[in-house]
Amino acid sequence: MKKFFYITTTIPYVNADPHIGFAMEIIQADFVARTKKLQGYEVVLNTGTDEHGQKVYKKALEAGQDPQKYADAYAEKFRNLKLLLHLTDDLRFIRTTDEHHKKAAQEFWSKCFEAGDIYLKEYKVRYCVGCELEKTDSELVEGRCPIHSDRELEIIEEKNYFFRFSKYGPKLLDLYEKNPNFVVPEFRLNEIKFLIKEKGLEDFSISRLKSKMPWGVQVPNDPDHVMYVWFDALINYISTIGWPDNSDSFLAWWPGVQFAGKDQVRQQAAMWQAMLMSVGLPPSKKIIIHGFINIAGQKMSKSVGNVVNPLHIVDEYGIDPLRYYLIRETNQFEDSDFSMDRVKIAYNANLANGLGNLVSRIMKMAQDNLEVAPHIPDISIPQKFFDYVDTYEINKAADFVWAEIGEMDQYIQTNQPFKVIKTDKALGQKMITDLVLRLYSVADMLNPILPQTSDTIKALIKTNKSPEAPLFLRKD
RNA sequence: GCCGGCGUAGUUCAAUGGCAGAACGGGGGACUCAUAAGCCUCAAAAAAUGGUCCGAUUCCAUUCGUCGGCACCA
Repeated sequence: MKKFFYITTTIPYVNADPHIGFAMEIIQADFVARTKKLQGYEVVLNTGTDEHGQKVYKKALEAGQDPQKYADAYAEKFRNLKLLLHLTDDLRFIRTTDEHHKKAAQEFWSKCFEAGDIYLKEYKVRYCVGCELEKTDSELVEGRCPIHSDRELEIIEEKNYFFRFSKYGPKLLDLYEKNPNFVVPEFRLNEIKFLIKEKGLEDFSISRLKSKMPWGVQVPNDPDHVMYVWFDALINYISTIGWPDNSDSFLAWWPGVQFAGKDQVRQQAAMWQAMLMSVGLPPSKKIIIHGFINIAGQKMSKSVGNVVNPLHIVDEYGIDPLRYYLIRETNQFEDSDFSMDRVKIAYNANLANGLGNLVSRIMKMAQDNLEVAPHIPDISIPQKFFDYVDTYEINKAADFVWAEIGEMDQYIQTNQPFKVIKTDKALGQKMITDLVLRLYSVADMLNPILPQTSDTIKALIKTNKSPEAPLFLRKD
């Protein structure tokens, strides 16, 4: 009997290069996916690109490019992350401009429409002539555009399609009530509960006039409108696994676990769930909300110019050290401060001095004192490790592995197999063999964290060789 | 402004109504299988004020600080 596990990231918008925050999201999801694989699940890890909407359209025009071409270039950058971050082979990559996605979005729309949840409504937008942009409430200061506060905003009336979100408040609360861990961590669920209970839900606009902004998925049966970008974007979570055409695939994988940033709580935990209810599909399995990465206490932003490209860390340290840092050294649920100095300190302490050195000291003893590589029995990873992953405590799962590394260092110091071997060869060999096998089990657990290193260690053990060069050279 | 969280060693975190734990970083030591690594050891902390209690870091209140949420940003 096959077991299926589906996990997805949010799909990034294609108006900037991949930054370290997204690298964290995809690598943590990759960690979970790989761990599930070790437990014998069939796995799909989904990611991709969100490509429609005003910003892409505008940027493409500015660059004098066709929007599709503009999006193509960015999509390639995100697709390349599979190799650059060493993501699992079970990765799927969806683009919201893929034909099957667009068809799925239209089918989804039609079903919502049939359910009576989509209707046309007069909609007032405020337009700043100075910016030549529509302005939302949150962008205004005292009812005026902060950049052009001397000018009055124009009010433009237009018809938009709306989704009957207001109808789903009670059903959403019921979903949360029945699944207290639906959103992890708990305080994020509380935020959304509070919002529904105290403020209520308003229907939201899900279309744009094509005459103003044509870069979107065509609304079925209305040539004048395209879908508002995130309505179509959310549907990627199910179009990627075959909905609606391939129902065998869809039924096998859905519902799945979703990773998302803290700015995504409402969209993922409420809007998307209401959309699924409208179409009669089961809700997501779980929504895991991570914090952001700050730079020296400051938010990462283009305008500040402090955006960190994860590939710089890869260039300086390698893929595995980046993965290590993002899996173990960031706070999963709160914001984490990032600096190259922190990377260096963590790298030296735990990869060079910790893991790398341990591999050298054990494998040197093995190479010099064991005639052949020990027979590797079926290794079982301690259940505790998987338990942490099941509760999405990724930091703790990694801590568990490093506790093991610390214990082995201590064991060597206390029992001194390197001395015992000189006086009692049989006993010394037994001790070293035990260490090698224990190291193999560590390598097994390292597979989801440091896939390349895990393979390297296993190869050393199987050939009974100490590493020719340090696995992780100390950085000074 | 409203709602909620948090404020513990230099840093990142933990536990607890009864002498506050870890990791990293810093000082010192003995060793040598190892990447000047590892091991042992030392120094190092409860924002402030008041209250409840035999006793509070832990509970309550206030102040200060800080972070998050308060919808069309994708």
